[in-house]
Amino acid sequence: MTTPISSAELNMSIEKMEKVAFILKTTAHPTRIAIVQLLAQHESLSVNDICERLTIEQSLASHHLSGMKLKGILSSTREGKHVFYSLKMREVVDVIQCLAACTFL
Amino acid sequence: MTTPISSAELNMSIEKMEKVAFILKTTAHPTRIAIVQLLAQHESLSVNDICERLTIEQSLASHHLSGMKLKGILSSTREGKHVFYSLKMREVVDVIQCLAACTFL
DNA sequence: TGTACTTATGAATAAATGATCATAGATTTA
DNA sequence: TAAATCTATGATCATTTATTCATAAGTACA
Repeated sequence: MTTPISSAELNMSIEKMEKVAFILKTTAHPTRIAIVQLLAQHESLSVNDICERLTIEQSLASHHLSGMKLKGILSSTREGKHVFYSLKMREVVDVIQCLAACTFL
Repeated sequence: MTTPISSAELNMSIEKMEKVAFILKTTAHPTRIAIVQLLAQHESLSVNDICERLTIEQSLASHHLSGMKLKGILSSTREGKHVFYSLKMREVVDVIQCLAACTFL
C-alpha cells in the first residue's frame, strides 16, 4: 500500500519542511481531526453544529476553528447569526486517512 | 489528486483520532520531517550521519530519534559503537509527501 | 586498564499549546 | 431599542514541547 517515492520527490527545502510541519501541527489534535472529518462529509457546518456533534464548548470550538482558518485549513462565511466553516485544504483529509488506514494503529 | 473518501472510511473512533493525532504530532517538526526524509532514502543511518547531514547537535538528534523510536516511527539497532536508525512506520513518508505535493505550500 | 569515540540521559529553561472563563461583538426579531 | 442567539476574543493557568548543557553509558582498541 506504501507508494514508491522517487528520489526527486524526496528533495525538500528547509522552507517546505517548515510549511509541512506547520500544517501537521495544526492538524495534530483529536478535536481538530474530528472537525476535519466532519467537514469532509458535510460541505459546511456552523460553529454550533460542530459544538453539538463533538460535545465541546462553544469557546473551545471557536478557538480551534479560527486557528485552523488562520492557518489556511478551513474557510468560513457568515450567514446571519451563523458562521459556517468548511474545508479549504482538502489534502489534510488524505493525510488523516492515510494514517487512519494503518492497521497497526 | 484528492482521493474521494467513502463515508464508511470517515467513521473514526475517538481512540483512533487520538492515535492519528499522536503520530501527526510526533512528525510535526521540521527536523523530524528531515529525519524521515533521510531515512526514506537511506535504509538506515547512524546518529552521527544524521547529525552531520542536518547540521544539528548530537544531543538534539538523539532526543528526536529516541522520541520517534519510542512512539513507533523509527527503529534502531546497535552495531559496535554506532546506533543505526531506520524507518519503521513508512506511512509517515506518504503523509509528508501528500502535503509536500500541495502546490500552494 | 585507559583513552577515544559514539550515543543516551537528565536537568534546566524558554516557548508554545490547550482548556476554561468571562465577556465582547454581531445579527435577528420582538 | 431591548432581548435573545450565535460567535469571537482576551486573560489566565496548567501542561507540553524544544533546546542546550553537562555528563553518564556503551563500545573498541591501544
